[in-house]
This record gives sequence, C-alpha cells and structure tokens, in this order.
Amino acid sequence: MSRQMVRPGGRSARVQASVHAAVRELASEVGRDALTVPLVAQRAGVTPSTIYRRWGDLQELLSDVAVERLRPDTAPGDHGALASDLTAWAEQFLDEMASPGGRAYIRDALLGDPDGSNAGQCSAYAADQIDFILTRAAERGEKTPDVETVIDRVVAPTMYRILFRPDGLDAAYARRLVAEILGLTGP
Amino acid sequence: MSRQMVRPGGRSARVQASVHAAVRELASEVGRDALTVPLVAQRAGVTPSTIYRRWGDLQELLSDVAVERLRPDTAPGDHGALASDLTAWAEQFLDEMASPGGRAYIRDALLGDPDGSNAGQCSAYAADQIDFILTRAAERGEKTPDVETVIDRVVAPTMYRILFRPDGLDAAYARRLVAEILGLTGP
DNA sequence: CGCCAGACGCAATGATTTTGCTTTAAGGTG
DNA sequence: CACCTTAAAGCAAAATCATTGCGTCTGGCG
Repeated sequence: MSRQMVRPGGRSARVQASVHAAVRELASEVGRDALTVPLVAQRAGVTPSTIYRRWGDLQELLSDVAVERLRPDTAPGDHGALASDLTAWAEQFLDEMASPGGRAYIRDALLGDPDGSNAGQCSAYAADQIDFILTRAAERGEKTPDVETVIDRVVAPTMYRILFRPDGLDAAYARRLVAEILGLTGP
Repeated sequence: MSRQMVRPGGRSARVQASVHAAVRELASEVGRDALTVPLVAQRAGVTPSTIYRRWGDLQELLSDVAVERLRPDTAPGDHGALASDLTAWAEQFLDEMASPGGRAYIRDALLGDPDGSNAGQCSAYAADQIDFILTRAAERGEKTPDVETVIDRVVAPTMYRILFRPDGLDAAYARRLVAEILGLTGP
C-alpha cells in the first residue's frame, strides 16, 4: 500500500508534499538517474532518515511519485460517438505512456511496488477512464464492449509493447486496436 | 545489452557462471530482497568490484539472470492441432509467469534494463515459441493468425494482468483468450 | 614462447543506508 | 484550554555498500 494515508494537513502531509516536489524538481534538473535519497532529502529540507523510514528506499519513493503523475487529470473528451471517444483516448494514452517520461514513470511505478498495489492503481486509472467513456456511450444508446474487453484488447497490447517492444509504436497502432474491437462489437 | 558475449571457456565465463549461480542459490536461500552485491560476490568467490565493473549494479545483474531463467527450455508440445497447441502453451505461459517467482523475474528483467534489450529478449522468446506453433499448424494445412496478432491478443493481456492486476488469473483466462482469437481466424 | 589486452583482486575512499535515541507536533481527552 | 499520547521527524554514530586507482593474472594471438 502506498504511503498516502497520512494525516492530511499536518506535518506529515507537508513532508510528503515537500519530498514529492523535490523528486519532481530534481528529476527535471539533474535527471532521473542522478537522484539519490540524500539529494532529495536536502532539497526537501528533510533528513534522509525520514525518507528511509517513510518510504523504505528510493524505488518506493519514485514509485509513489510515478503513480501520482500517472493519474489522469482530465475526463476523456466527448466527441459525440464511442468510436471517436475511444480512438482519441487510446491515441492520447499511447502518446503519453510511450514517451520517454511516460515509460520511466511506468517502470518506476512497477518497480518499487512489492505488493503490486501501485501498479493496480495505474490500471484502475485506465479502467476508470474507459468506464467513463463506455458509460457515456451507453447513455447515448450505443452498443458497447465491456471494460474488461477494452483493457484486454486496447490497454494491454499498448502497455505490453511499450514495456517489451518499444519500437514502431504510433497512433495508427492505437487506432487499429480500437477499430478491431469495435468492429467485433458493432453492427 | 546483456553481458553474455564473454569469451566462452575463459576465466570470464567461469566468473559469470559462478555469479549467476550465486544469485540463484542465494535468492532461494535468503530471499530475493535480501540480495546484495557483496553477498553475491562472497558466495561466488569473487570481489564485489568485479560485479560492479561487469554489471554496473545489482539490478542489471538480476536482470541478466532473470532473462536467462525466462528463456524457454523446451519447444512447445505437439497436440495435433493449433487450438490445443496454443491453449496448452498459453496455459503454461500464464502458469509460469504468474507464479511469484515468475513475476519477480519479469520485474527484474524489466528493471535493470536501461535500453530495453532485456525486455525485448523476453518478448522475442515468446514470439519464437508462438511462431513455432503457428508454423507447425500451417504445415498441417491449418489456417492461422499471425504472430503479432497472437502477441496482441494472448501474450499482451496475460502479461498486462500479471504486472498490473495480479488477482483472479487462472488457466481459464488463458483458454478464453486463445478461444477468442481462434474463433476470429477460424471458419 | 613471449607479448597484449582485457578482466580480476586488493585496498583505500567516499557515499549511502541503517539504527538508537531525542525532540517535535498533531490529535484526542478531561 | 491545558495536558497526555503517540506517530513522525531530527540528529548523529555506525555499518554497509559503491566507486576507483593500481597492480596482477589469465587467456588469446602473433
């Protein structure tokens, strides 16, 4: 489980915010690979032992930060039809996740995550977005696949290729995945 | 790139074998999380600096060992028909990969792998196995999907769920994925 | 056989991680 | 509102780990 359930508003929350901010700042200043716990601690105005005690090690801290950054900040756009909604979402998803930064976040999220809860959280984000799109389509009266199917047929192939075969990924691939799944469910 | 291209038979090869063996032994004795470079070095009869110089850090070493262990050691079995060959392979794949040990290896392989070549290697192993099955089926005269399709529709969903949603995975899931893809390609 | 290049061992150095103890601050209680 | 309890943070010492320069050895090649 993530270390998110700290008392909100207290000193713990300030420390967490400060440490997270320090990670993000330093990652963009000196590069993700140059991060160390003492470095982050110094920037955050905190002692290293605080970080070690709260997060265990650098990987778990990075995993925490990564999950936070992988949380979608906007609801999927409304293009009037399931096909265009899902296509647009899949293209954006691929685009964000396949970028160097996105891939680093995914790896970090998977990495310092002994019990898999951070990874589960990432998956839940995607599932929520898809559910939102599908529910909206259903309210329009469109026939829709279910969330699990979209995850298996769109999200999973995308993530698999990002992680295991980073070459030759483009928006056309995402479009093709969506077209194939809708072709099955459609008319 | 993996450190496999050492001169075979020389001292380098002995060191590599010894270090790999030490990692496997210690992983099962003290647990994967308790591994440290000095510990491995001691068991392997090697100085830590040797490991640091050859592998860089513990993660890259673990990644190396993981890829080696993820290499299939046997060709996919012949059950006389594409459907049964692919189903059996998918069930075994899921079974091996979803086990606690398998998941740890996958994560290690993804982890210490700055350029993605180890992960690519893992994917290539699966692709080879699938290609073998499909080619055999084609020689029997069966109509087959192509390798990329099987990866997208069987391997990717399996791996995605292993990494991101480890719950509720069983052989039936693998069978369903295979049934769905063959239903599409078949009569 | 002797040379060369690469790989290893050794040891010193510097950085990180861990740990015991103390101090602080948040939240609850009388 | 003052007090008490407890979780979390600070501090500092000790242990462990990572890095690096240099000398030695192994194995391959002319």
